[in-house]
Amino acid sequence: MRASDKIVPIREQIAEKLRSDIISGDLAPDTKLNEQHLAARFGVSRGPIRDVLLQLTKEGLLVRKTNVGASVNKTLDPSMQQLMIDIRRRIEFHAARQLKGKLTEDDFEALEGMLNRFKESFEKEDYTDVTKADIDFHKYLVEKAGGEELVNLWYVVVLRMRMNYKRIDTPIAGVAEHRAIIDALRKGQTREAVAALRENIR
Amino acid sequence: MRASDKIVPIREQIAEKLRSDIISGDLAPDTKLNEQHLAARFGVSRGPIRDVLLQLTKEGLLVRKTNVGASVNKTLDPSMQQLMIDIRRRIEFHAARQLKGKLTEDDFEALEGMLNRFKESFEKEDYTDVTKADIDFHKYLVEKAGGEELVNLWYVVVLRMRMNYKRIDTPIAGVAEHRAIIDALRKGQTREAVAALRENIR
DNA sequence: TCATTGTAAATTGTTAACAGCTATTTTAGT
DNA sequence: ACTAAAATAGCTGTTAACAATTTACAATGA
Repeated sequence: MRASDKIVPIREQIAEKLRSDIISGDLAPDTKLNEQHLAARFGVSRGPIRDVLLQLTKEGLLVRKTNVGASVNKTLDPSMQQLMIDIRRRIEFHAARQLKGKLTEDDFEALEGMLNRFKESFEKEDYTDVTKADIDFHKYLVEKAGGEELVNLWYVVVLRMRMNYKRIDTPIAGVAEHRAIIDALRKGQTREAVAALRENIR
Repeated sequence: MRASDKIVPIREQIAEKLRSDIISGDLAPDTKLNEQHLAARFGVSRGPIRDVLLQLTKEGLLVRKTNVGASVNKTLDPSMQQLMIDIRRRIEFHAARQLKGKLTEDDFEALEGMLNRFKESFEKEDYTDVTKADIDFHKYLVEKAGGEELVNLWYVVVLRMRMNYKRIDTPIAGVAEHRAIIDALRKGQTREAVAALRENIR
């Protein structure tokens, strides 16, 4: 089975679209999400929609009140934001340490590809895709180190952090920072990789 | 509305029962959870059951494969376990710092009550309830400091950690450790509270 | 005028039937 | 006896109808 043959459940596609809308700010905090409207919009029944709303609630992007419904969560206050940054760093530092000597040439090729996508999207001023490429880059490392389990935990933290940033906030410096991360990992320099990650995660 | 009047959705009661079964080891890793059987057991249809399975999957207690079903997740390997401990400490240290000077006499009374329940359950050798009292104690602090949002993140980490322990692993030393946490918080000694928490979380 | 009660519309929660997929078993062929 | 294709049983995914709850609004009375 080729990677391109991987089928993505409808539910996951809808979740991805809604996550993107929330992170990008198209759906502002306190926006109410109506199950019927969403069902009509995506051409499915309310069942899968409810699944998605439950998932995004667990991810912290939505809040749900019984018999009332789901709405977009508020942004984090500064002290919570700092805690999220701290936790995200812990996870990615852990990943960097675990990955020492474990990355193949294929892995580095994939990382280079995502860095290129980051740079190109930035030049095209497609900041939504910049954010996605950025997240994909880090996600790749976390996935490689801790599998789906660790990604799930990490993802909650990242998404919640991202809600606090305007999309245009992703700086061009990210290219050089990601470059430094790749180079350190390639040389097996764990300390340098961790330092580069600390720079990049803020 | 009094606190005792709070109604708990069926879905949440079922989730609580299953979480307890998994943490206690009654449901071993790789045990398959059949939706129809669960629906029959709890006297509801498959709808709410699916909600619960989705939630527990997001919490990391279950793993789901599309068109196949949900089964109990494996325990964490040592390196992941250490990361979880690390993250849990970060969250609870954060809580202790935030709570300095914020706790009322009612709060301390509630904490004392949970500590008593911990001790009494231990004497009765009801280790399932010991675990619950332990979790409730810490949960109270996290909730007070960071609200439902922080509890959700924290809970994932705690539940996953707990899967790695046999229920009888909770030591009697926990009583003294919790005592130290309460005392430090009462005196507003943040450093001591953090130290006591570090002792207790392992 | 304001508060309260009653009613209707809208929305979420739940159920049961049906569709589609997976995995096991049966069957046919060598 | 062994392999592979095909039928089958069991389960999950999806749907649409129904039930229960909330919310908004209008009617009522002090």
